[in-house]
Amino acid sequence: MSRGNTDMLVLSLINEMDMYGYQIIDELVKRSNHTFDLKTGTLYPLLHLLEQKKYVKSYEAEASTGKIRKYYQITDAGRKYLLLKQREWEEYANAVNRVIAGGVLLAGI
Amino acid sequence: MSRGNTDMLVLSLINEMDMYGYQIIDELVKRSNHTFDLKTGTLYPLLHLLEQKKYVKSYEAEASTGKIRKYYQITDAGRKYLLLKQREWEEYANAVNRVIAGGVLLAGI
DNA sequence: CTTGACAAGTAGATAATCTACGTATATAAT
DNA sequence: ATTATATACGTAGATTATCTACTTGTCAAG
Repeated sequence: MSRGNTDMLVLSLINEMDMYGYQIIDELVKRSNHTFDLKTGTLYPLLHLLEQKKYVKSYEAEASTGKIRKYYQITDAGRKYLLLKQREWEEYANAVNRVIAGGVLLAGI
Repeated sequence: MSRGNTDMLVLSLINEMDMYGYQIIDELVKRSNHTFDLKTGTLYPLLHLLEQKKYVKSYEAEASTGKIRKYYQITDAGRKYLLLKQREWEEYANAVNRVIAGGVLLAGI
């Protein structure tokens, strides 16, 4: 359904804590109750793009399992962009609700 | 930003009353306070698609200006589809909010 | 020693929307 | 009278986001 918010969702997560790719996908599935089931073919290119834009940076580190994972961390520019996108999302969601509630509102006069 | 909801927005409007193309664009701009500024290159192909799918039907009629306009009317199938999309939208919006509010919720414990 | 979960990645396809056109009429401005 | 602007309907091609499908590799369980 709706598109163009994936970067905001991903940035929201790594704004809370550094995460690696698969962790991001899992966390999105959990929090959204399977509404977001991001594919690796969507996530990895997106992460690379966000890194190019300097919204995130990555580093390799040992996970609790002892394996090397590629972690992503948000930058100051990323936080700024995230705030912007969250404000845009609010505006968009409100606009949608105004449109679909239009008839109800009119009927409610 | 978000995509894939245009059909729901358009159907929401013509569910309230029959409308012609330009009227739909205007009404969306008004209600959304310019968040939705649909282009004709988006709307007309979409209307034709909705008509193909039998969610709307069209007829020509004289507008109050005396000019012939092509009006679109929702069908029963269209209303059914609209309800489905509105439920999906609610689910999606809630999922987004759960993801972006995650940190706040955790911090609020 | 093979199967399945985890992990990172790329290539190509699909779909939604936009930009940029084209056409036509009516009205307002100069 | 001519020009610009708004209305109205439409199409073609480009762009972008996401998905499907694939590859490679590690580790654990059976």
